[in-house]
Amino acid sequence: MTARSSTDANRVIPEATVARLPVYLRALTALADSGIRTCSSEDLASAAGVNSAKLRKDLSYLGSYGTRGVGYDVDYLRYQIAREIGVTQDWPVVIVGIGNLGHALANFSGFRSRGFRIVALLDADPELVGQTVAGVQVQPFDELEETVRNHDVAIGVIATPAVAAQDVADRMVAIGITSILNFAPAVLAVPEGVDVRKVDLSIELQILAYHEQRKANGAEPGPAAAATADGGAA
Amino acid sequence: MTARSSTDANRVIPEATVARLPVYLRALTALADSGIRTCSSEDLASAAGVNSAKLRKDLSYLGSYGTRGVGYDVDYLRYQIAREIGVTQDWPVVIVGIGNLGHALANFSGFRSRGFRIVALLDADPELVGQTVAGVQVQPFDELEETVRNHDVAIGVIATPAVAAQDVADRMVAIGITSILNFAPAVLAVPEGVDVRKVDLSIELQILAYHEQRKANGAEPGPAAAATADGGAA
DNA sequence: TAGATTGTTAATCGATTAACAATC
DNA sequence: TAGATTGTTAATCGATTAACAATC
Repeated sequence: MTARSSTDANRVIPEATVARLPVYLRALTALADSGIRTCSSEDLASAAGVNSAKLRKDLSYLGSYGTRGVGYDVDYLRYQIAREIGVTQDWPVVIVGIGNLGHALANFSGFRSRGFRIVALLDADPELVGQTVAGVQVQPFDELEETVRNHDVAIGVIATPAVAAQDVADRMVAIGITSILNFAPAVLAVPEGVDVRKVDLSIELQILAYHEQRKANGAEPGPAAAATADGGAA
Repeated sequence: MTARSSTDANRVIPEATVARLPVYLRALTALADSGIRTCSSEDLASAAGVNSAKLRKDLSYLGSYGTRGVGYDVDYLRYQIAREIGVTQDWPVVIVGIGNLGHALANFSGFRSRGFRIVALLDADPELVGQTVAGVQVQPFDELEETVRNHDVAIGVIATPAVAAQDVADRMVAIGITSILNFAPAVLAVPEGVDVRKVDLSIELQILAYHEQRKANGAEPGPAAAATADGGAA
């Protein structure tokens, strides 16, 4: 790799900003659906639950898509953000582990409209294989490699019990998947270059319990002021 | 309350640390389950997927529970962290919205062992009311207030469609719930003092898509440029 | 004691925010 | 033009990390 000026393609967007872009995208979609054509940073920020300075700062990493004195064109900004995130077309996704949670994920209706397409459901349990879930037949886990190759899958979702999660991740990584969304309550070890995001019910509840306990203890006088890490609600 | 020295009860623990305590707790439980009685910060950090400096810094906010030259007693540290989080006894929880996701949450087995107890499942759909899910009868949503009062519920889980989420949150807040875990893809407005945490499938996937797209574009040299669906929007 | 490992310090890095010049 | 609102600056705040003195 040689010298790279910060051309459009190589702008570095801070991770905290990346995590908020999907929120802005959703807020813009909601605005568009209610017939709004133009919005100010204040409007959009309040729909997204952040303050407007942060929103403008975030958008400034993408480029200059607003008009001073006027605001943003909702559809135009929505397209720019979708393009930046990479959801102007669908990403093929596989889900491994079709228990209660896998079922719920497979039935999640927002996949398609938000840039994703479930191409396969897999499970190691022969009882589940062959059943149809959300219109898709559950395949044996052993067909993972073939399926990933056939559909050019880059994103895998793990919804297995904790004990199976690392094995599933290893198989995913071996076949070339480089992004994993992990719902199993386990820490995954993956090589450099593989992104793992984790969704964990117990952890979220325990974080709430911590703050709840502090409120109960009267540690925080008055309003327990502690909007959550994630941004909470302004 | 007037002057407060930073006594044990009032130590301020950074939000980033609070979010990791449950991870440490789980790692310690795993170590204990495999018969390990003592561990170093290095051991625990690697089990939790963080570096040891961060772990020690985090633990230092709780107190001084290790022994220099030796490490940490697994059971003792586990108890101290559980106490700090507030999960040495169970918190009563209600789940509103018993669709696919609510079902999966109700059946989640880790609740009890991790400090939580589902006391009620509620749904506005008369078709669902009366059905038994995970051994609990689904109640009409209108019984929310009565149920929360009877069981002293402080934590509510929202698993409804997005359109209903704000109404549910308002009702929860009105009856005194001050911690909400929101699975609906909607930004909730709540008063100061109410903590909201958000779990959002599409957002997590979109964050992965962003990084995946950058890999596909060759923005990140090194591994992982291989198997991705050619992002197209290059 | 000598070796090991914690708890803490201080430097660095990244994220947030208010304020305002640029400009429609 | 006058009013409005963006995009950017700079100050502040919080989180991470390496290094090491304290101490078992």
